[in-house]
Amino acid sequence: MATIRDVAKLAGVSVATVSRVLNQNGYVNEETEKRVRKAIEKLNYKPNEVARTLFKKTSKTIGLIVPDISNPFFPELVRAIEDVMNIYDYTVILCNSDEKSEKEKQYMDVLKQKYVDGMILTTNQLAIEEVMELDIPIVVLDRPSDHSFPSVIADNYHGARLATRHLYGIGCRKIAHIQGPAHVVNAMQRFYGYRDEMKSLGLWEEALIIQGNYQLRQAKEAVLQALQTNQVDGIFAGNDAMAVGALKAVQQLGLRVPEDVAIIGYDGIPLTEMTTPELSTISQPIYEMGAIAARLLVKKIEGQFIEQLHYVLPVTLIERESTNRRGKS
Amino acid sequence: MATIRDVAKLAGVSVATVSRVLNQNGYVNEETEKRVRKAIEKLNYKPNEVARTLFKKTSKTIGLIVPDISNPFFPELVRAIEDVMNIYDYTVILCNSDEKSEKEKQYMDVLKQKYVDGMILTTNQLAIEEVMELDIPIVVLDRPSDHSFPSVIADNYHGARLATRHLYGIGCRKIAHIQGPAHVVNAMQRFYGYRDEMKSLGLWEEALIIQGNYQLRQAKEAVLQALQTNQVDGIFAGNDAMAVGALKAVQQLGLRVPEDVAIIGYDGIPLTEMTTPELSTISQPIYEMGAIAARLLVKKIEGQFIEQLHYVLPVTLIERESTNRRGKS
DNA sequence: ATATTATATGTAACCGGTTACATAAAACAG
DNA sequence: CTGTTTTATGTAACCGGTTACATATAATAT
Repeated sequence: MATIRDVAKLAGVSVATVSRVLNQNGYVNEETEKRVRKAIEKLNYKPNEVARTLFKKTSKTIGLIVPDISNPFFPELVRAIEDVMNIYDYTVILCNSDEKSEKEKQYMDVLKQKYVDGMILTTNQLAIEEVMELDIPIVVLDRPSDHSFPSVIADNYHGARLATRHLYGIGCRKIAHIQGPAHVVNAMQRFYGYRDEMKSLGLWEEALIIQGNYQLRQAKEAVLQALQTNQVDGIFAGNDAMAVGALKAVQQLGLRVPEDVAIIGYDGIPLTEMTTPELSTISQPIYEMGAIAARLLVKKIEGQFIEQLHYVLPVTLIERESTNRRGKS
Repeated sequence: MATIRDVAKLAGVSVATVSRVLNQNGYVNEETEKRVRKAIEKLNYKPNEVARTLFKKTSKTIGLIVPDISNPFFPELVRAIEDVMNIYDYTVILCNSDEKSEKEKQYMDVLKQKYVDGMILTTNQLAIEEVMELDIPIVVLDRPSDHSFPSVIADNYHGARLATRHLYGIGCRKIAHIQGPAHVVNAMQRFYGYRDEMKSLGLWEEALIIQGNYQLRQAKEAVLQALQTNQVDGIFAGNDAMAVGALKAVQQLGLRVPEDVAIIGYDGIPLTEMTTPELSTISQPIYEMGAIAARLLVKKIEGQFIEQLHYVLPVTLIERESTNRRGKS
């Protein structure tokens, strides 16, 4: 690999001049620049980013910590982030934390040591003090903003009310909710939205809460169980995977969806279109969330002014067959 | 951020001694080491990885180029790679190429400039000469090994024969194949497997080939089209997404799956369990493929001997409802 | 004609580590 | 008791860029 000194020698100039040509700053004579460029070409010279990073303390790299990329909510989010960062010439280091704070801490330390210019965190275990003392630009994604970091999240509470109200609107009166893990803030928000809507409809009943863990299989079992003892005509699942689980359970019991039991999920991941019947869901603007978070981070890194620190994006109800009781639409 | 010189000063030794403590090499007196460690602790010193990289020319980082992380085949693969690399203390830079060679080339150049220790490539547009001249450890994943790089792939040809034979085994005689894009080598291998099996069964007919592009929607349309003109009692889809498309098409036409038309997919991604009926599929050992590729890369990077250069992993038939004609199993 | 400013280029320190080499004391051998 | 080896530590060059500063010539102003 050629270095800047090789280029300088071949062009008959000093390294400073080559550097000036590369960075297009300072004074360089036109003729000289041509010679330098020719030398660069000839040697197929590419500046060493590491040396640059060491001196400039900026690596054009960011860290992205997600719980688990194989959870179908995240690929699109990650894709959005990578797309935007790529436009601004940043590369993305991907880390899976499994929601474990030690793993997260470890990753954050390593990322800091590698001089990443910033991080996007998608996590529940956020230890704010630890993150603060990293003293690195941070954006928090898909998590609430009870802190001073810029954040992007969808409106979980409102989405849950929307879903519940929709089931009510199609005639459901015994609406169960499959709740996500209690340690996941978003899952709790969705639960609160469901609870408040149910209360305001006068339909609230503790017994209608089904405990889920965001996984299909467990949700299916829990729903099978719940349907033994409870009369239910609508199910609002805390995420799409659990909605599929509910669907399978209901079908297994020989009940019809949506006639006997209507089902709505949450997230709007692609698989909701793949089931039969297709699942209604509350769709989060996943790509947009990622893209906004990435742009926020770039602004933070480059020291630009940030007009809006916290984004709460609207969600939309997607009506599909699993809640369509008026026949084919 | 504290530097090694701060530590040296506080401990009253030279930077060389601190470095020796950090890297556990050379001679260091026990007492001295204690003092140094205390100073490190006190200053919360973390060595600067970038400086280290510059000198040692190894960054403990690898590049991973995939076509598109939001394609459901890749998240699990990426997860496996990240898991294994994490064990060996490497971080992973994720790049989406969209199968475009310019984008790939760009990424590879940037990665090289950032001194990544190696790359895992998952791509069809592989320009071998360009990759060769990077002169960096490479592992090729999910792509055939018509080259000198270590590679990991599943047995597409055999899997396709297996799928076809399975449909035959449950009584299908008019077996259609939804083919993936012609420029995707794996899709062609699957097609060849289908063709050869059909020929050896004496069932081969050009007309049974349906052109797909790996997407659900297009496959659905193509199948709707095909079923107008052709008698078909079995469909082997080139991937799982297209199998879902086929399922939707068949159901829309009022035909029963598997009784009228049996369907089998390819890949074994999670969504095959989420449809109704659940889809039979040829399952690739996705996680294992990623893990093996990662371990191969580590060996290559660390200059260890590689016993086996090319891995062709076996696939397995997963029988589910979409090809089960003997009733509930 | 001289002072001032713009243009052009080079030298060397610096970023924060690693390590070859030099030096010296301690331990051991003959 | 001297020579060799082992242990312990420091100095400074090096990795490959960037940039502050010095220097010099050309252009412009006074």
